[in-house]
Amino acid sequence: MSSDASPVRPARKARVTITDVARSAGVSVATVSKVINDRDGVALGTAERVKAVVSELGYESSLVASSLRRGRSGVLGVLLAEFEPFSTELLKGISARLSGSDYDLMAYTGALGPHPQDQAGWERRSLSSLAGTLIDGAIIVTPTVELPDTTIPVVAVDPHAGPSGPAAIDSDNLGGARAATEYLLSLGHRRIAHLRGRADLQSALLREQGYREALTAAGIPERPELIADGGYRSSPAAESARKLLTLPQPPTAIFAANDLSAIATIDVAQSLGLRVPEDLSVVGFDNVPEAVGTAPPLTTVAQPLREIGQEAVRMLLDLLAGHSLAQPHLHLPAQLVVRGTTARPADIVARA
Amino acid sequence: MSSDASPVRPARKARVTITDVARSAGVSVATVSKVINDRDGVALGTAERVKAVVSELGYESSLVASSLRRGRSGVLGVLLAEFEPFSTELLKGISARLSGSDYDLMAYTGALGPHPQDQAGWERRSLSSLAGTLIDGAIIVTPTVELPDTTIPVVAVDPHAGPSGPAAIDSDNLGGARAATEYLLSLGHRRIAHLRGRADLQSALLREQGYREALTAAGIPERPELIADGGYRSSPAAESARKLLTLPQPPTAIFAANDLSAIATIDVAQSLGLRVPEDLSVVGFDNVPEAVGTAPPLTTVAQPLREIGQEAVRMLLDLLAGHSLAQPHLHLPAQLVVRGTTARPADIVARA
DNA sequence: GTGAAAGCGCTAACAC
DNA sequence: GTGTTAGCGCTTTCAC
Repeated sequence: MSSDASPVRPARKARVTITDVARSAGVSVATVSKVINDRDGVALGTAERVKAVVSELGYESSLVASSLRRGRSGVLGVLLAEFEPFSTELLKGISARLSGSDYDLMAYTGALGPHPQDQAGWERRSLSSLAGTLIDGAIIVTPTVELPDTTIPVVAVDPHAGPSGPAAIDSDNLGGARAATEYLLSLGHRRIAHLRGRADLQSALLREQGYREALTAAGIPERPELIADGGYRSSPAAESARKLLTLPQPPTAIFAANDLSAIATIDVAQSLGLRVPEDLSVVGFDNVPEAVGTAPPLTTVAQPLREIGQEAVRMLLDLLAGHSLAQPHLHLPAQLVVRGTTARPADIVARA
Repeated sequence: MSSDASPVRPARKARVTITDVARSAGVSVATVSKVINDRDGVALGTAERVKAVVSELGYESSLVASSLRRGRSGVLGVLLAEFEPFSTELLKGISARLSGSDYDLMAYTGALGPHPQDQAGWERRSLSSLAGTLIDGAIIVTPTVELPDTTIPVVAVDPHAGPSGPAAIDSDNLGGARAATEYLLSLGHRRIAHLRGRADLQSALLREQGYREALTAAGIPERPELIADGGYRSSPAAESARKLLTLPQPPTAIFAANDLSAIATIDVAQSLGLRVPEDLSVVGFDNVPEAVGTAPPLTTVAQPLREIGQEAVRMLLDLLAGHSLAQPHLHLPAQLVVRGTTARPADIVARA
C-alpha cells in the first residue's frame, strides 16, 4: 500500500500486537483475546468491531506468546540433524498424516557447526529448549539412545534402541538386507559384495549383519575384500564401488546399503564399461521411491519411510491423547521389490 | 535413571525452568541468566556452581521464552504448504547453506484442513504468527503474490511475482520449457504433447508457455488435443497420459511438466506396450535429481532446487545483515540435460 | 557481584 | 459484558 516502501527492503513495521488492536478498537486486551479465541462473554457488536480492527491491521496472534502462556502450542516437532533424503522422505509421511489434524508441524534442525561437540547432544538440547513451550510432542530422528526425560511425548525413529527407552519405530533393516542377499543368492550369485552404510547408524550395522547372515546360511565364506564402506553417500560409495569392480575377481552382484550408494555403483559400473544389469547385478536399500520409478526398473529393498512417518505420528497422537502404546517398538517390513532386471551370474558369464 | 518410569509413557516431569536452577543453586534467576548467556559480572565460583546445577538438572533455556524477551530467536523459518518433493529438495539446499551458520532452521507447515479457506492465506497467517517472535527471517514457498508487510526479512521462492514485491527467486521455467521442446523438435518430432502442471502455479503456466512458444517458433500449429492436465501429480498425470497415448494419432514425444508426471507417463506407456524411449520420447522437468540417476538415463530439464535454496538463504542473510540486494529477483537457469536416450521420430516410425 | 523488578505478548481468573 | 490483574520463562536495566 505505502508507495515509498522499497520492494527490496520493505519497511519493517513493528509487529502488530494485541495491545494495538485493543487500543484501536477501544477495548481491553482481554476482550480482544476473547474474540480471537472465540470465547463467549463478548457482546456481538464488540466482537464485530474487534474483528474488523483485526483484519484491518492484519493482526495475527503470536504463536510464541500464546503458547508460552497456554502451556501448549498445537505444534508437533520433528527434530532432525539435517534435511537429507531419508529425513525428508519421512517428513512427507508425517506431513501427510498430520494434514487436516489439529496440529501444525515444525521440522527443526540446529545449526550444526563444524565442531563435533556441537553435534553431540543436539537432540537433548533441541528437545529441551523446545519441549513444553514450543512443541507439544516430538518425533526425533536420531541414532542416539539416550533421550532426556521430557515434558512431552516423544517417538524416536531409527534409534539404536533396545527394548527399553522411548517409543521407537524403524524399518526391518536386518530382514530386508537378508532378503536382498538371499535373492541374489537365489539367482546363483556367489561373489556378492556389500557397500556398507554409516558405521554410527544402527540401520547400517543391521544391513551388514543381514548380508552376512544370508551368506553364512548359504554356506558361503566371508570375503572381507568384498565389503567396502559407502557411508550412505555418493562419493565415498563411488570410490568403494570402483575398488570392488576393479578387483582381480570382481563381484557379480553388489548389495548397496542405500539408494545413493546403489546409484553411485551403477554410475561407476557404466564408466567402467559394465552394463547394469547385464554385466552386474545391483540391489540397494531404497530411501526415495521416485529414484526407482524410471525405466528399466531396478530391484530394490523398499523402505516404507512415508509409512514410518505416518506410524510415528499415530503413536505420537496416541501418547498425546494419554493412551499407552500397545506396540511401543515397531519394525516395519522393508520389502524386496523385484522389478525383473537383475541378471543371473550365468547370463553374465555367458556374455563375458 | 528413575527405574519406575515406564518406557512407553515416561513420567512427564515438569519442565526444568531457570527458577528451578536458581533455587537449587541458591542464587537469583538473574544470575543464572547471566551465567547461561556468558555475560560477565558473575563471580567465578558462582558461575561454576550454577553450571554444575544446570548440567545436573539438564536445564536448557526455553527458546520461546528467551526469544519473546529478546526480540530475536536466532532461527530462520521456511514456510511451506506441505512437505513434498519440490519443497524438500529446496530444504536440502537451505539446510546445507545454513549449517555452520549462527542460525537454526525451522520448516513450518500449518495443519491445512480440508476446507479451501484454511488454505487461503496460510502464508500470511503463519508468517504473522511466527514473525518477530519465533523467526528472525523467512523463506516462503508460495505462489501467492500478496505477502504481508512484515517485521522480518522475507525471500519468496516461486511466487507469481512481478518486478515489485518481496525478494524472490525461481527457476527459469520459461526458458527450460522452451529448451526441452526445442530439443524434441530438433530430433524431428512434430507431434509433441504437453502434460501441464498445476494451473495455480506460476511455474506450470510458464512451462506451458515455453512449450507453446517453441512450437510456434517452429511453425507448428497448436493442437489443443495434445495438451492435457497432469497437475504435477502421479495419478492425474497417468490418466492424461493414457488419453494422449490412445489418441487416433498419438504424439511421438511428450514434454511433462514435472518428474512425477514424466514417471507416470513412462509407466503408462509401458503398460500400453510402448517402450521408452524406443517408441516414445519423454522429457520432463525434474525436481528430484535422484529420480533420474538410474539407468538408462533420461533426458530432463534439471531445476537447480538446492541451489535455489542456497541462494534464497544468501539473500535472506544479506537482508538480515541490513544490506540491500543487488538482484532482488533471481531466475536460476533450468538446464536441459541430454542423457542420450531420447528417440528420434524416425526411429519410432521405422519400428512401427 | 548480585538480586529485585519490569516487561516481551498473550490468556485465564476473577472482579466489577 | 468488560476490564483488571497475575503470570507463563526469560533477559535486562538498575539499585544495592
